[in-house]
Amino acid sequence: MKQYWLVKSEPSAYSWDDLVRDGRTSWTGVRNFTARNNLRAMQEGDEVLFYHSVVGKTVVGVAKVVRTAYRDATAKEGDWSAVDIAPIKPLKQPVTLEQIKTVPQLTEIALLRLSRLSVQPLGEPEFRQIVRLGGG
DNA sequence: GCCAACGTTGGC
DNA sequence: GCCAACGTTGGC
Repeated sequence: MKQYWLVKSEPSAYSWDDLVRDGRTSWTGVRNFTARNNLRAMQEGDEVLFYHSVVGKTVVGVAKVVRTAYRDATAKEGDWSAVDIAPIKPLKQPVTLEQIKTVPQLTEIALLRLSRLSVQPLGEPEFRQIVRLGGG
C-alpha cells in the first residue's frame, strides 16, 4: 500500500531546484530517531511532499521514493539511514505554511504539530489536499 | 532511571 | 536575532 510523506529541507542547504537539477538524490543527514524510522518505513513509489523550511516555508513539489532505506554513508557513527528520492512535479503554486494553517482538515498534520520533525508521515487525504492547494 | 543542561530546529 | 519546543546527553 502506497504511503505518503513530507520531507523538509532548508533551501539554502538543498532545494527543490537542486533536486530537479540532480534528477534524484540520496536523502542523507537525518539524525533523529523518529525521522529515521520514517525513512525506513518508506517503500518505492511512495509520494513525498518537498517542503522548504526557514526560507519560503512552502511546500514546493512532489517527489517519489526510488530506493528504500540503506545505510547513510555520511554518518561517522551510529545507525542511520538514507533513501533516494526523485522529483515528480513541482506544485504550480507553492503552498505556504500560513495557508496550511487555515485549512481545518490540516491542523493535525505533523508539519504543524511536530514542526521540527524532518521526515513526516502524511495521510493520503491530507497529501491530496495540499497538492490541490498547489494547483495540482 | 530521573532530570537538568545543552544543542538544534525552525517559526516569528 | 530571538526564543519556544523538544530531542539528546550526562551527572547523580
